[in-house]
Amino acid sequence: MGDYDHRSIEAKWQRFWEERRLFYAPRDARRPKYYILPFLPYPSGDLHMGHMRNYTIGDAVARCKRAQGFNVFHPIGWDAFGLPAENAAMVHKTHPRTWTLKNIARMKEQLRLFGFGYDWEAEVSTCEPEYYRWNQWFFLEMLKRGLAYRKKSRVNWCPRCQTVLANEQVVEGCCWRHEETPVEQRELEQWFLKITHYAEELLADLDKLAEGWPERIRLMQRNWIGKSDGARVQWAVAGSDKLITTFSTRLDTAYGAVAVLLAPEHPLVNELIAGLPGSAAIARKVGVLRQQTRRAQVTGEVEKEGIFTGRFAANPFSGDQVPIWVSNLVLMEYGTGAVQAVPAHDQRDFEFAKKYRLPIKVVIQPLATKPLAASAMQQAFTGPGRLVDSGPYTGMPSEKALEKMMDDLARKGRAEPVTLYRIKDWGISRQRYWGTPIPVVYCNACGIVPVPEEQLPVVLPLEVEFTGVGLSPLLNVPEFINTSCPKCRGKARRETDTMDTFIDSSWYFYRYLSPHHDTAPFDPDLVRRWFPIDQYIGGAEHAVLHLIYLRFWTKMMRDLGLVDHDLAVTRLFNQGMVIKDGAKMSKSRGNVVSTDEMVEKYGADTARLFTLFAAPPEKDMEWTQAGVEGCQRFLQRLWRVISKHAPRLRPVSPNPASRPSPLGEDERDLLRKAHQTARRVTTDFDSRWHFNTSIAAIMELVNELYALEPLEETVSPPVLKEVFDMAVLLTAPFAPHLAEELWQQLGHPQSVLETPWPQTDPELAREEECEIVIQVNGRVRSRIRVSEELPDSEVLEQALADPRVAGLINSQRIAKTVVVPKKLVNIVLAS
RNA sequence: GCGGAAGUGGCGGAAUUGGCAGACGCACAGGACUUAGGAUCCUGUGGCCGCGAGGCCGUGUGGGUUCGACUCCCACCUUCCGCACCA
Repeated sequence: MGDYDHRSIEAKWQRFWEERRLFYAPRDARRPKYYILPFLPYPSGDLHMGHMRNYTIGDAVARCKRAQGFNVFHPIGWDAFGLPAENAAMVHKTHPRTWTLKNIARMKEQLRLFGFGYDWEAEVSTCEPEYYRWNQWFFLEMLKRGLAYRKKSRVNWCPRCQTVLANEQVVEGCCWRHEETPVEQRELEQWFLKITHYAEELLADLDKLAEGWPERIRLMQRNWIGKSDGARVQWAVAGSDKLITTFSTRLDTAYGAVAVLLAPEHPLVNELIAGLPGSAAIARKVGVLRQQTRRAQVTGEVEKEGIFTGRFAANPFSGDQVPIWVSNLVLMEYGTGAVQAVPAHDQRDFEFAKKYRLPIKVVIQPLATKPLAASAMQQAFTGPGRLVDSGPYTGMPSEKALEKMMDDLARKGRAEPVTLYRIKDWGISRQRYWGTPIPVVYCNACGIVPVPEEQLPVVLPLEVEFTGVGLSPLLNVPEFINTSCPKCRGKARRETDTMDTFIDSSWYFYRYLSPHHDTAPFDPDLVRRWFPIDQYIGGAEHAVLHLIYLRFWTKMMRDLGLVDHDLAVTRLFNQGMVIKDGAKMSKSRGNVVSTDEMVEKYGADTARLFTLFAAPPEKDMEWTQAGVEGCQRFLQRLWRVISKHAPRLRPVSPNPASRPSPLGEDERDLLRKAHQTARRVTTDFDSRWHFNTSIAAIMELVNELYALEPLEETVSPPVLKEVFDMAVLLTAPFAPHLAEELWQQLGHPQSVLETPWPQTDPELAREEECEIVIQVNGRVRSRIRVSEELPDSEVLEQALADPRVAGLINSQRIAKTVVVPKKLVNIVLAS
């Protein structure tokens, strides 16, 4: 037996798997399918530990499912468009395409060296015209149905990316790629996808995902969609025919309104203050408020302030005239940009009222606690209660009043019920080069004209210059820009914005099934056969980005008649982060461990094993060198014990029929341990994915093998072979190369990949004896070993007869006894 | 502020349903083998007291339920994550 040499073993089996095409999933097989998928990686050029962890989890599950008889489809591809390629092009004087393809080649090699079992025949690169032409096709379909539209609006602009960002790509007022760079607001003409059309459905479906999606993600999405039921209410401006429309979810507090507040950007502001005494000063103040960035307002960098316009509006219920203020408390982007201010029952209004000495009018009294007095209030009361001082509604419970007041005002045509969502339509225009061209042209005569479907793809020109300054390089490509109008043949200009790359990743998993299909985005028969995806695996950072977009895309495709399902992903798994020295591994922190070095020095099997052993996969894991070495030690131990005995076991059949009868003691113990291990590992795969405990179980089995050495003396070859086979097959999802090598040493002609998952024999796994803990007054005082079958009464008898226990009981009266079968006896003494 | 997750030896973690707390690994200590050991194998290893048998304490803190609580209930503390003027 030679030493365990991970280099030669891993290379050997990687070649073997490739040559035999062992990871190809026959698309039309009759076996039950299992579609397992990692998030689409961005080809940054280096496989990092986060990727590695993601893929190790998926590959272990894929290999186990495969052994359990499933037709496993486990593809991967490349999120190949995106800004980093463009930045790299400027820095390294290369082309984004060259840079991207080189990175893909390198990362593919890295994946290969880890031995991940992907079906490479499904590979997709989103930067290929063959792929992105379908982005364009989808866009045109959406355009036809009004799901894509163009409008001028205030959008998020990242000065470093030099492009627009979707709301989902803004994190705490900053760019998701540049967390220190505040996002600016710009007024631009942009293309939008109408994700809000599906807001209600996307929200409702979260309940259907309760089984398979993490609670955390569903909650984040629920907040993001942000449904809110309320009413639009009209307030008549005194001395004018203007109406102000407010939005409120608490119409029941309307009698407590002491002001109407307008957002500084509200379109009526200028009109209202025009011509009033002091209007110049008011306008100046409004101007200051308008200058404040959204970020400054949200983070509290600027104070909440406001200014009285000098005008009044009539409360639609009471007719009371209340002052109209302009305040940065109110956001133009949400609701109607105008609100009723009810200091007694809204905390923000309360603080505003205190600051400007507005009255506080209590109109809801709590049911349980003592009545509120406006003068004594320290904060707003926002709970439900009974109405007071509210005209005809006085005395009603607030929930009921809300409905009644809504109805009454609606009947008068002064209010309408409305449901608002926080989610906004998805802005997809990017002023960048390396992305999918948006397939429209601008014609002076015809306006916006979609590129006809048969002219797709609109190919991204490769001959461009990267100056690094200004806007998209596409603006300097006249051959691309100048075109003729598909309608009137006249001169026209192409759209130079490209699509957000989150579009690429919204549907790639459909394309995997037929990556070269050229009459539709995918082959519908294959999609019917393989969808939904059984298991999706990736990090939580995409909770309200990719994971909400993909749900939208499936709905849209359903409405296009392309698929007949609502949900593309039934189960989602979020793996934890990889931590080193107490912080997330990242280049900027300088605590990155290179995956290449890991493979080179310790081997892919060791790296994979450690990744799964260090922590359960959903939790963050700490990467430690010592831990990696421990895992390598374990693989060496496994290697040594099996290699040592393998030569004489090669011809031996592990058939249960050839076991000696009766079994010797060591044989029984070993078989029991092996079958218990198989049961534990199988349970971990089938239920909770806690592979750290699976691996611990296999380690225990190996420890047992060492403890019984020399094995040849007390364990007959058929039994030893059976136990070794089991140990190897159970290890295979975690350390597949080593498993193949040992499997071959044990004389098996076929690959582990062609071998079914080991079956647990419950009879062999059964313990014959168990240890019973004997407690006296809840404290462990002794232990006895008894047969599993011994009835409770006899267990109790033996416990009472135990000398130590008997001594403790002495002559005291026994108040109570508890017997837990196979576990414990508790004797409670009367005190 | 709101919502979520978590808190167990020197460290990573285990305890599937209220029933032996600390599996497995790391680190450390002792031993065997050895010219040597940073290889391998074996043994030990939560804290305190005790020569020992053994005893006491111990799962963030304080209460509670129970024969019995890491596990269930109440209150609180800490950490991480997400959301945060959403009217």
